[in-house]
Amino acid sequence: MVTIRDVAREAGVSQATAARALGAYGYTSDASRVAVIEAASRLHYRLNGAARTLASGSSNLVGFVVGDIENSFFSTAARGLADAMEEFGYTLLIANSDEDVERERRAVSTLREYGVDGLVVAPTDSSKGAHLADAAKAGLPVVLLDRTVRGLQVDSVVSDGAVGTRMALEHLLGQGHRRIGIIIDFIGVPLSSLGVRLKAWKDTLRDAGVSYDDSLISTMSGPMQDGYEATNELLDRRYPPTAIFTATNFATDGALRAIRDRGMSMPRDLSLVAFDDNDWSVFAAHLGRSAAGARIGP
Amino acid sequence: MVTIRDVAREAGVSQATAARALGAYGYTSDASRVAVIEAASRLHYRLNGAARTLASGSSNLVGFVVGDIENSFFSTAARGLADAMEEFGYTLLIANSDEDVERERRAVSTLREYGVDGLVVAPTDSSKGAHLADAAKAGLPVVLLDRTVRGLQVDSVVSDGAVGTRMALEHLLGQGHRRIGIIIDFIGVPLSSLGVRLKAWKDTLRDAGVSYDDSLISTMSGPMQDGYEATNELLDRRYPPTAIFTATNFATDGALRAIRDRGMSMPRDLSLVAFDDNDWSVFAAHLGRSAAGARIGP
DNA sequence: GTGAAAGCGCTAACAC
DNA sequence: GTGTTAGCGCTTTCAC
Repeated sequence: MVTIRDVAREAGVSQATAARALGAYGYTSDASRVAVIEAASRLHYRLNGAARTLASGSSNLVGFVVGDIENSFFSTAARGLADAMEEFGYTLLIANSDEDVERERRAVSTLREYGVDGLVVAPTDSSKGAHLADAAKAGLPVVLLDRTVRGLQVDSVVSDGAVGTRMALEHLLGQGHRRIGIIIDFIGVPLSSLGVRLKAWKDTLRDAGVSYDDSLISTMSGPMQDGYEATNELLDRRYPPTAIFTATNFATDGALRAIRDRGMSMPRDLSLVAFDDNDWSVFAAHLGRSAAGARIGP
Repeated sequence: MVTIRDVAREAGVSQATAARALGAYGYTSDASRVAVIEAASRLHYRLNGAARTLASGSSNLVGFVVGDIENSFFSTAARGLADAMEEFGYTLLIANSDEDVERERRAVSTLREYGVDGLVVAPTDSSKGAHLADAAKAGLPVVLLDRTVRGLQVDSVVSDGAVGTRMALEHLLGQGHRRIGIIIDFIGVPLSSLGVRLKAWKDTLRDAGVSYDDSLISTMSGPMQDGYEATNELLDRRYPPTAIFTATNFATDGALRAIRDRGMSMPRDLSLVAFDDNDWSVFAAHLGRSAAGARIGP
C-alpha cells in the first residue's frame, strides 16, 4: 500500500506537507502542492479512510437505518439522502432493520462502531428509543424519518398523517360514504406514524357525526399478503364498509389484490383512498373505471 | 470515549488481554475473559471500527455499487445482500452510481478509501471497467451483478438474457405475431445485459424466418417518461408492431402508461411480454382482459 | 495465558 | 509555509 509517506518522499517534501496538500487543509505553497499531487497520482495514492477517521475523529460517513429498503418509500429516501450527502462529501451507510427493534439496535450500534458522523433513522418502535437517545446524548446528530419516538427530542421529518388522513376521509364523506373502513399495519409494535393515522380516522368520523366501531378496523402484521387478508376479512364482515382507507402502501397493495380477486369494480362496488403513493398506483385505477388511489401525503 | 485501555484497567488486566477477550482471538483464561466482558459492559465500551480497520487491515465492510437504488431490482438485491452479509458479520455500504460511469468510478474509489473487504458492482458501462480491473488487481474481491464488463474476468451474477428473451419471443411467435417490436433503454452507453437481449431478439426472429428492421426497435435514454415516448413512437410508425417486447422494467412501465393513454386494450389491440417482473405487474393485466407482463427471468 | 511494545496511516499541535 | 512529533485505538508479534 502506498502511504502519504511514500508520496512525501517522491515529492521531496515532509509528510506533513504532503498531508496538507492532499487533505486540502492548512497552508502549502503552490509549488509543493503541485509536486505532491503529481507524485500522488504517479504512485496511485489512495487516502486511507480508517486512518483519517481514527486521527481526526470524524469519518464523513452518515448512517441510515430503514425499516425495509425494498419499500419504495425508503428506497426513494435513500437515493435522495445519498445524493444530497455526496454533494457535501459524505457517504451514506444504509442498514436494514427489517422493522425489528432488536435489529435496529444492532444496526445503530454497528454504525456507531464505524464512527458515523450522523444518523438518520426510521424507528420501528415508537416506545423503544433508548439506543437512539443514547446516540443523541453521546453528541451524535440523530434525525428521525417518517416516524417519531415518544420522549425523544431530536429533529424529525414526517408527513402529516393527521391532515392526510382527514383529507382522505373528508373526500369519502363528501361522496356520501358513511361506513368507511381502515386497513392499517401494526407490525406488532406501536409505530408512531400509524397511531396518528388511526386516531385521525376516528377523530374525523366522530367530528362528522358518523358512528364507527372496531369492526371497521382491520390490521395486518406483515407486508403484502396480510393486507390482502385484512381486506378480505373486512369485506367479509356482516356490515362491510362501502369505502376503505388504506393507511400504508403495503396495505394498499394488499387491498387492491383482494379487490381484484373478488371481482369487485371501483368505484361501483367499493371506494378506496390510500395514504402514500406508489408509482404504479395509476395502473390500479384500471381495476375499476375511475379514480382509485387518490394521491395524498408528501 | 471509553477505550480498550479503560476496560483493561477496570478489569485489572493488561490492554492486550482485554483486546483478546473482546476481539475473540488468541488465548484468555475464562476468568479474565469474564472480567473483561463485564468491565466492558459496565463502562458501555464500544469497539472503534476505524482503529480496528487500521490495525488489522480489514474492515468487515462490503461495498455495493448500484445503478439506481430506486429500481426495485436493485433494492431487492440490496436487501438480500445486506441480510446475507450481516449473517457473516459484514456490513453493506451502498452507493448509487446513477447509471453514470464517472459516478461509479467515484463510488468505487470512495468505497476503497473506506477499506471495504469486497465489492459488488452493477457496472454501468460494459466497455469501461478499468477502475474495476484495478480493484481486482489490488486483490479486492469483485463481483459483478446483473451486467458484465468486456475483458473483466471476475465472478458475476446475471440473469440469462438470451434465454429469457428467446422465451418471450417464441411465446409471441407461437401466438401468430410476425411484427414484434422491442423497447430497450440504452442509457447512452453499452450495457452488457441489454446488448444480449437485443441480439437475442434479432436472433430469434431470424431463426423463425421472420423479417425485422430498425423500425421495430425503439430505444429510450432514461427511466419512466422515455419508455412512454419510445412506445408511442413505435406505435406511431407506418407499420406498427402487433406485439411488443419490453427489455427492462422501466421500459415496461413506460409502455403500459402509453398503452393506457392510447386507450388500447390487451391483448385485443396489442400483446406485450416484458423482461423482469415488477410486483405490481399483476395490476397492469387489467389494462386488458388477459395476460400482459408474463414473468420471465430470475 | 499474559504483558510490553511496536506499529497501522493519518491529523494536528507546535516550533521554526 | 514547512518540518517534527505526538498521538488516535486497536492488533499483533514476541518474551516471559
